[in-house]
Amino acid sequence: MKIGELASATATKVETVRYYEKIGLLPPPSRTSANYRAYGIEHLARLSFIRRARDLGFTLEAVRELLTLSDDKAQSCEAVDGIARTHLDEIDRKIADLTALRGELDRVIGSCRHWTVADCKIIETLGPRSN
Amino acid sequence: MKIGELASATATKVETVRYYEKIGLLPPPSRTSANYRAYGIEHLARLSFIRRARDLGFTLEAVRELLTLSDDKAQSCEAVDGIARTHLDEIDRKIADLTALRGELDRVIGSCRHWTVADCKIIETLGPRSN
DNA sequence: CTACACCCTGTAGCAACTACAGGGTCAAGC
DNA sequence: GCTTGACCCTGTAGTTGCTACAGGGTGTAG
Repeated sequence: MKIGELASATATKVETVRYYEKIGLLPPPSRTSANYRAYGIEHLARLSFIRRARDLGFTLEAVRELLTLSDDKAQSCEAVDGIARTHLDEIDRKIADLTALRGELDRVIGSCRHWTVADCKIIETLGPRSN
Repeated sequence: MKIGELASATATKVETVRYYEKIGLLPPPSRTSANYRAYGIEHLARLSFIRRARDLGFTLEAVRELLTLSDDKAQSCEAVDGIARTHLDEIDRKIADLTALRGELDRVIGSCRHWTVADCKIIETLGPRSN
């Protein structure tokens, strides 16, 4: 498999595949005589793993840990569970933050009566506090 | 006002203040004889504006537009409203994405029975699809 | 007079890619 | 046999929004 095929099979850009190799997430494949990367199914599996973990919002560092853990089949999966739960907590925090933000922004927008900038409540809210 | 005072008055790091100046968000202040930046209240107002907009999640590019708009007091605030609403939509989209993600991750974690990595459902979910 | 806190410039680093520039390779079609 | 075009290679610089030095200068309190 050439890099373009691997990339399209995993909905990844070619540059990203090379990037994953550079940072050591994807092992360097063998090369053809023309120095093209030649991938096998094990690369496809690994890249699929990476992409799915990324889609679930894991950082590359977390993906790296998950990959290491997944290579040791006999180990308890407690650590895996831990990484996933930590990530879930982080997502919950982000959702909470964004929801609070949304509320505030909504309030700010709602206060605007669409006149001139001089009496725009949005600008006013952002401007220096009156207290 | 020296840069440290301005920074602490707006809960900003000194480096960030200098960064805002470098990218043209904050006008360069006058200097003391020792080449220290000397800020006035107009800088305090502008930096407060920037910080509050950032706290509401606006990008620096949006902040730049808002600042430009807020300088033209006679203008209709339609454009301001537009930027804010676009941003609100973006936040809504992010919340929706994160919520969907959260659901999927929760499902993945829930399926784990905490045995070994070999039969860990989390790893399995990330691994190559069986279809 | 000597610490120490503060200020200056300029550069490099973070995440996670993305986008070139400036080449080489290969298969199809004329 | 030669060109066209799609693909591949390496290496570097850009993105966002800061943050963290390195290597200096300044100002003030004890």
